[in-house]
Amino acid sequence: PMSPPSGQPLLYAQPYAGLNGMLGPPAPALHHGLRDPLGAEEAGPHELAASPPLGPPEPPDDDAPSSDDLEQFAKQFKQRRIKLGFTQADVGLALGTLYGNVFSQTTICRFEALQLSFKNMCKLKPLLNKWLEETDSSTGSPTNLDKIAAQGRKRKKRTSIEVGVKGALENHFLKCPKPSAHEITSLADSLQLEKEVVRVWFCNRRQKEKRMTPAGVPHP
Amino acid sequence: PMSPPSGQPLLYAQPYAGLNGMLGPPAPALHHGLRDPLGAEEAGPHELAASPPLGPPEPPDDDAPSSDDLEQFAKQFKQRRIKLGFTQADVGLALGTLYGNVFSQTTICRFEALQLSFKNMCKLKPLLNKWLEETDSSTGSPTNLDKIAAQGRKRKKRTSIEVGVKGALENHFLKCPKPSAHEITSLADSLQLEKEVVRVWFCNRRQKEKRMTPAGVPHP
DNA sequence: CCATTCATTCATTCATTCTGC
DNA sequence: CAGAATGAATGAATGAATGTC
Repeated sequence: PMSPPSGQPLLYAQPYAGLNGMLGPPAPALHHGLRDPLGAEEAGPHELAASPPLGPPEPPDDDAPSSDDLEQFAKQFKQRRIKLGFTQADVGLALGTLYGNVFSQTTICRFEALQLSFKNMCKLKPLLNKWLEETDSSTGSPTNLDKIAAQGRKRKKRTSIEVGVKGALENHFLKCPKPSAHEITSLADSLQLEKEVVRVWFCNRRQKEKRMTPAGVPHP
Repeated sequence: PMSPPSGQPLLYAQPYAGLNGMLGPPAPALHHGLRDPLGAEEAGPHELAASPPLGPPEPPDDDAPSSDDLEQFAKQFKQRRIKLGFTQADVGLALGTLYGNVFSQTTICRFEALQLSFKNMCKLKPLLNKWLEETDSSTGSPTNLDKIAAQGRKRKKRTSIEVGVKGALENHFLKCPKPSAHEITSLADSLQLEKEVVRVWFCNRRQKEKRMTPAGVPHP
């Protein structure tokens, strides 16, 4: 049922295949796909804390999956995906043609590893579930994607942080996960890094802490 | 070339945002003539809070757009913006060079999400519409903008309110959205917050209630 | 190919600047 | 100050580029 692939084919550049080539005028960057639909029913109160384990007897709503539900689903999803012979990247693309929301390999990977916020997991689950059903019911429909290259905006050169420096940052984080601008500046200074890089590092580090599978903690 | 007419004396501080160099002009060299069908209008009529005073069945959406008009426009605007390869921030800036009114990423975001007052939406719509037309008709010729120097006024350090405290505030709001100065004081006292912070919080909370897409209400 | 890290864009929250009681 | 229009700062969602088997 439901087949609205008519949506605009969100396109992305995929540097993978042929390396050279790729000439042509720089096209618009086109970043985020439109995340709009937002099925959102959000009946529940507020997001439950970022504590996956120790979930007290939460009302086992259907709409709002529990951490366990999610974990289970993720695991199952991965198994079936592999069995069906799809890569994470495939799935991400397929979601695009199916529902108009493309996702990167990264995101699918994170989903399977529970490395997303609880809320984020809940949002993605239905989509992936749908794909799963649709895919293994219909006998191998070759989703064809017109991949159009698009890439334009300049992106800051990815800076690589030394292990030692990384350790230092990590240390600071443990003491103070939310340094002030001033602290950042001085830290950046002492570590020989751009202030911006340090700022972003802390942002990312904080996010990491909020995922369903937090910091260094292995799978429970 | 184009200098900001800058109607308002308004010169406040724009403390170096840190964005790396001017973002490259998106060079919309893309072809695209056909409007993407995607007709399928899924779901339906949202019940927006306020309906504009409306009489005629189908008003020419120029002077007095209806809530539906706005909603539709916002949606379409977002799609086309993305297709053209612009970010919300780009658009905000472009409005400045084009018509002398710069807007922040925040505002564009709010517009697309209908998170502005009805009146405010009506005001911005024509501007955005104009930008849209101008932009995808004129091939290329990316707007070049002049960096406006900023000067720094002291801005209060953004205080971060704990989730628990936030909940408390929210509770009070439900009981009494418009507390007296005295109530504010005592509340602030009991929550260990500056009185000013509490006052502002209530102001913002009230505004939130007045947007086209009100409070915590999800969208069907 | 899958996993992680640095980086960007979008969304929301606390603040500010008027206007005019 | 209340209200409205707006924004800087911050949080959340996502990805390109890398690292690793």
